[in-house]
Formats: sequence, structure tokens, C-alpha cells
Amino acid sequence: MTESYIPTLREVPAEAELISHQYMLRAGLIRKSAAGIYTYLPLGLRVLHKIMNIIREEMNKAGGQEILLPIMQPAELWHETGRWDDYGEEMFKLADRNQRQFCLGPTHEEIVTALVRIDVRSYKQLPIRLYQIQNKYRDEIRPRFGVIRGREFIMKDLYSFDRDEAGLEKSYQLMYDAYSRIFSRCGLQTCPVEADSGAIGGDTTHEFMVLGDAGEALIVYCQDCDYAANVEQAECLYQKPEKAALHPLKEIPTPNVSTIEELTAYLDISPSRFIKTMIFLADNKPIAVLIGGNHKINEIKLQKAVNCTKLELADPATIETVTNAPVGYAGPVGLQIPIIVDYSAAGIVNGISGANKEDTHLANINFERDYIPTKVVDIREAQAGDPCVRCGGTLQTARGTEVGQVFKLGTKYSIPLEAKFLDENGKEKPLIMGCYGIGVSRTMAAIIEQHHDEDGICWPVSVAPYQTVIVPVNYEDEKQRQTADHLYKLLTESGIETVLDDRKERAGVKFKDADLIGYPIRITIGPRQLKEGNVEITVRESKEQIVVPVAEVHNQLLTLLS
RNA sequence: CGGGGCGUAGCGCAGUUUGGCUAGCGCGCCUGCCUUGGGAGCAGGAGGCCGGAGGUUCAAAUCCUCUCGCCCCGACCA
Repeated sequence: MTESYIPTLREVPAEAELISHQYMLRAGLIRKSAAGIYTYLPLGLRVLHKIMNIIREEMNKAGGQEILLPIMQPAELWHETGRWDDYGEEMFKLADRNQRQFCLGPTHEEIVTALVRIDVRSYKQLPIRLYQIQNKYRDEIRPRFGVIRGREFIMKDLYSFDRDEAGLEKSYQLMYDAYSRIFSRCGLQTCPVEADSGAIGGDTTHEFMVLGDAGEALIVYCQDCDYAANVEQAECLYQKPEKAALHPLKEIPTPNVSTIEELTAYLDISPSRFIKTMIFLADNKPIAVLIGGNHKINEIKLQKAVNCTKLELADPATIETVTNAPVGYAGPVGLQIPIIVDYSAAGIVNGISGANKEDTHLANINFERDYIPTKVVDIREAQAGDPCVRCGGTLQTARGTEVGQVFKLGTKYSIPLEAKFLDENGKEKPLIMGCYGIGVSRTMAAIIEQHHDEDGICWPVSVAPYQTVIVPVNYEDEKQRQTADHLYKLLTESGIETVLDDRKERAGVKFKDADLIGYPIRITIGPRQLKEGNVEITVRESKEQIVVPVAEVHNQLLTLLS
């Protein structure tokens, strides 16, 4: 260890907020090079390799074949699928000396499809499942949480090519199952959730979430069945309108009261009685969006509902032009722009919304009587307490970090890139694709989030950088040194990954570092036990200690590590 | 990109409001002594273009302008 590069830090670097980020820096696993870009130090790299090997084993078992695609990719391919522009600012773009355009691959669908179209001609060659473990580059708006959202990160991505939907279904299921095994072998508890496919595309997709408060994603899950979904995707049920007599419209003065929160307090009426009217710009054209006052708009669902490529909240000037009133007093009655109505708003009888007039709201607004909806759709964000779309049970929310995602892509890439094959009837067909990613570097952080205590990391044996650390209390002591050297040699030769802390440090320092780094097993060699020919074995996670004769250490370890 | 904050020794920070002598503290690092079961003690030491550029001033870590970087919240995203 005196010759190892394991620089631990006593103090928490100011930049790190998440536990996993702090421990990765302190335990000497990573060092930052720029925002969202990290160097892996020897211990960090060992963990990474452990995770990669688990992934490789499971991918190979599931019919995957490893390849290595280029990081630098020509722009032409991305133009063919339209993603050169669609991916937008998030892509690192560069030009060579002749001004040919390239990007640093944020993902590899284009290039792998272009590969397969060269060589695959016949249904007899299918299915094909190719994967790689490779760096990805995404110019994130905001890199954060250390390695969890980096601009350079390591991903395993597998692409499946099948002849038909049934084949895709099989590939998808194989990957789904492999992912469950991979994460469980890494010691991670994950929860697969239905998700939105974002810039990758396709219809069916699941994300594998590591649950925890630090997670960036919000998910909903059903208490009564196994339904779980990212809120980006989670559907909400249509609610039947209340049955009540319709009252005539009535203006109510609301001076300087415009937010739902203020209105609730000012009028002493529950938020669910309000119809929130928001003005958006969909491809730069204003639309009004109506939603129940106690709900939030899910912009992803909204964007799909209005089928636009750019969606943003309207600026105050636009709102004033459209509603003839300052921000905060928009309502559906009399609006001359398309009105998109969420289920939650459509069901409100005698609702309250803005009057399109400064300092005024309108009461007793009713669907179809007072405004004609352009569309009635599900565009709200699911929330705790909602009924489950599957079984009607009650939904709960939780936070999660996404460590993997599986997509059914279909022909989104094979058609524009003309990746085709001949079926047994000699008919030309596009390949049916799926893609399956695991954030490898992020997985490492997620494991720490789930396996740590106040002293440091508690690595699961399967991914620990080393399984065992030998700590002689005083390595200068002749007897201790002999025992330590003997055990180190014995264990190493028997295939147990072992570190010998031969540093000239006081025992406390060595213990602290061992706990911080999180070796699953520590063997302590001290004068007290050594007098009797014994050493102490400590299990990091449980802190359980046993005293064993030197001769039995090896056997004990085999038991503890299995 | 909007809002907030921070750049001073490897790490954590003080000093900046109110300009003023050689820029400090803790940890870490080096040497020696001592110590050796949970981040010891004593003594000595090395280490700074005070993020960068320009300006104001007799004088700038400190004031002004510009710039670069980093962190947090949001929008966006895996």
C-alpha cells in the first residue's frame, strides 16, 4: 500500500453534495478534471471493472456480442436520421481540418445501424445483438452529483436487430431479465418503471430505478399492484364530471390576487375548484392549457398531445396580447386560441378561472357551455393519491436514479438508414431494433448511495475494489510484520484480492481509511490477539468481529466472502 | 439560459464591508524526537502570480469594468 496511489481525503470537498460523490472523492476513487468530467483512480477503476465484468457476463449470456464503436462519428449519419438537429445543444460537435463535421457520440444508434446494414442481408442472420462498453458525451445543461450526471460517462449499450415484433419482444425480455440480474449482482435494489423514451425514440420503454431521496427522477408506483412509472410517463385516468346544477357566470374582483395559492387563501375555496389556465407557445404559436388548480402540467405529455417540437411557457407580452390581461388572469372564456383541456379541468363544474381582465376572475365556468375545448386529453403530472391506471389502487411517489433503460425502437433508425434484410419470401423489410443502456459509472455511485454508513462506503463483495485489507497495528513490529506478510502472500496467492496497509501510520488512521474505502473484510493484526496466535476479522458492513487463529484466516474468509 | 453563491497553499476556510507594513488559520505534506488498537504530541520546515485581463490609487486579495472557472436552485435531459 505504501506504493499504491490511494489518496484519501479527511475533509469533504466543498463541491460534493451527495454522499456518493463525497465518498468517491474522499476514498480516492475519482478526481474531477472539469465539470462533469472525471478521472478514475486505481480503486475507482477496479470497481468499474468489476461492474463491467458482471455486465459482460450477463450480456454474453443473453446472446450479446461485444464490439467497440467509435466515439467520434461523422455528421452525415446523424443527418440521415434527423438527429443532428433534434439532439441539439446537448451534442458535442466538432470539425476536422477540412471542416468536415463530427460529433462525440452521445449514443450510438446511428453508427451501429450503419454497421449492421453493411453486413446483414438475410433473415437467416437474425437476431443480432451487439453491445459495447464505451464513453458517451453529452453536453449536459447542468452536470451534477459527481459521476451521476456527467458530460463524459461510461455506458453499456446493446442494440438488438430482429426480423419482426415477436423477435423484438424476445430480445426485450431477455435484456429486461438480464438487467434485473446485473443490478442484483451489483448489490443494487432496483425498480423497473414505465418511462418516456425522450430523444432515443420508440414506444415501449422501461427505466431501472435505484430508489432513494437523492434521485433526480420522480416515480409513481401502485400500492396494490406492480404498476410503476416515471412521472414523465405516468398516465392519469379520466375523471367523470361531478353532477351538479350549472350556475350562471359571475365576475369576482380579485385585486392583486393571481396565483392559485393566493386565490385559495383570498376566496377560501379549495384549489380543486379552480381551473388553472396557462398560455404556452407550441412551435411559437400560442395555445391555452387548462388544468385543475390542484395539479401540475406534465409538459412531455402536453408536447405529445399537441404534437409540436418546441414547447415553452409564453412570455408575459404574449400572454397580455392573447388574454388582454396581465399574467395571472387568463381564463378559457372568450379566448381565440386553441384550448387544450386536461381531464382534471374538463370535470370541474362551476369552476373558477381568470376573466381575461385585470384583477378579475370568473366563477361558475362550465365545460362546453362557456368554452369549446380544442382537445380533451391527459396532460397532468401524476401525483401521490391518484388512482392507479391498472387496478384503481392508490399511487405513491418516490425518487429514483436511473441506472438503466431498455427501449423498443422498432424501425425509427432502420428505415431512415435503410438497414434492411430479405425475409424467406424474398421480401425486403426494415430491421426491427431495440436498444438497452446501462450507465456504468452512474451505477457505481448508485451502489454507494445504497451501501454506506457514517464512516464510509460498505462495498458489496461483488464490486469491492479489493475484498480484504490487512491492517497490522504496527508494521514496524517484527512479529506483526511477519504475520501480515504471511497472510498477504497466502490470501493473494489463493485468489483473494487483498491490500496490505504497510504504511507507517498510527492504527487509527489505517482503520479510518479502511472504513472510508469500504473493503468488505478487514484483518487486524495487533499485539493483544497475536500473543495467542490470533488475529481479528471485522466485517465492514455489519461491524461484526471475530477472533481467529492465523491458520484459520483463509477458511474464514472463504466463508465470509461467499 | 434565468435566479443565487463561490474562486486566497493539496483539502477546508478567515481576511474583502471600511484599500495600508512580511497574506493568515486548521488539516495534509517534508525533517527530527516521541508515540503505536480508532484521523496522537513536541520542535523545525516547504508550499500562494489571492482564478485571469484591464482600470482607479502613493498603495489593491480588498474598489470598478470585462472575462474564465466551479457549485446550488430552476427550466431541460439518461
